[in-house]
Amino acid sequence: MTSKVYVEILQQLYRIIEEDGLSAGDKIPSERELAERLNAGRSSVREALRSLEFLGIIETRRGEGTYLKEFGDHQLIGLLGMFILQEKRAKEDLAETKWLIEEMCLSLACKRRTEEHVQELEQLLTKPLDYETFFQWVVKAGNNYLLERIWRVLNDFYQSQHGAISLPHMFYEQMAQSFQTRDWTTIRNIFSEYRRID
Amino acid sequence: MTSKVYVEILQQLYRIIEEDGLSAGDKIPSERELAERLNAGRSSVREALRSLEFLGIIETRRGEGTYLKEFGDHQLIGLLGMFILQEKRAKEDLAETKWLIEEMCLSLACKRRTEEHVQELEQLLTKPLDYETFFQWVVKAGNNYLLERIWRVLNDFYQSQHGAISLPHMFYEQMAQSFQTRDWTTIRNIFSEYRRID
DNA sequence: GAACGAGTCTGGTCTGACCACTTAACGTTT
DNA sequence: AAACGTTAAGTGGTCAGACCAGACTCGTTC
Repeated sequence: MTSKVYVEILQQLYRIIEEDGLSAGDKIPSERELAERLNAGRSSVREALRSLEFLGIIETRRGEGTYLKEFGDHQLIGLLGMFILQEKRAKEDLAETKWLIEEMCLSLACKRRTEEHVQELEQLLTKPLDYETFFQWVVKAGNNYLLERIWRVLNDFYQSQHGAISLPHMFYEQMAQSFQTRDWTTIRNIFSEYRRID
Repeated sequence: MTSKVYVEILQQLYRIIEEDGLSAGDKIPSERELAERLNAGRSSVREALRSLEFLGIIETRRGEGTYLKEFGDHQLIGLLGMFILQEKRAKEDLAETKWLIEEMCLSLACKRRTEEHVQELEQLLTKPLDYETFFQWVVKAGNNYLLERIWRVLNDFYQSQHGAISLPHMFYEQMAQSFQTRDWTTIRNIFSEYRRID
């Protein structure tokens, strides 16, 4: 037995969650039941659950049970900010990385945007638009969920440190036009241009 | 008693670490001693320690004790990746995202590689080279720590799902040559070419 | 139907007991 | 004196059982 029980339990727990098709908000088996199903002591089960609770992945309510929490909420993000981003090197690279990822998303969106996407963007332009909302459209049009999650994390960090990015409305208008014609060169130029301003 | 004991313990533990002036590598009091000093059960102490261990803040060695870990090499980014990548949609985009990030790193490395980097790569080429080792060189030459962490997560998960990528030695030779001349166009072409093969 | 209450489920905590492993001390042998 | 082996103490790893506190179920009572 080289591996620790509570690590095993974490893996088994994932299996159970998948097999039972549990998702956010659902109740997971009680500690006693888990201990029995996994042939482990209740204290070991609790050690595993505590770790998950600490990360904000589950929520325990005395007398009720243990529930899966919605991922993407503040807990993990906050922890990351607290620990990882305190590393100087990571902090220094945050802005650059965010920009590179955004350029990547723009490229994907340019290739994959549909007519519906363009229309939706037109709709957004009728009202004052902010950088974050615009890029939420971009990552959606880019149709890569993983990249969307990565961008969201970087964006949250960036905002917490530098505040929101503000660009003139013309930026979004020019972007929209270029997306309509799938003019990648122009999109890239606009992005570089306004990045310098910001 | 509204607050949970293990949360209290975490706070007390932080105080103890400060008061005793403990830093990375130092040994913290044993579980039994902590339980006594904090008037808590050993199981509660363990629940707190497990959370910290899960985050990589401490390291426990059976028979020896519990030690503070170097601040900075904890696996929060890895954990974040683990939970994001657990989602089906994210999994589907894994290969594409990994490739995009890699292309991004290649671009950075092409711009920023120094003479020392090139020499180091030459050194690597004297022996059989694998994809992962090569890209570790790339991300290092790219000089973006955050991107390095992101790539590592994606790479780990890709490998766990698809196994290691194997490319002919010529690929690395061509890459090395193009890096020497900073020929980004060729680097990109080689990358696209061999990606199709893989 | 509404209000009460016993029983049962849940998580929260503590205690005590082993086990496996490491280290240090002590003694013996060479 | 140096090398070796043995022993004892300390440490994390795990389990079982007990009790507490909150929340729910459901039958009884008003």
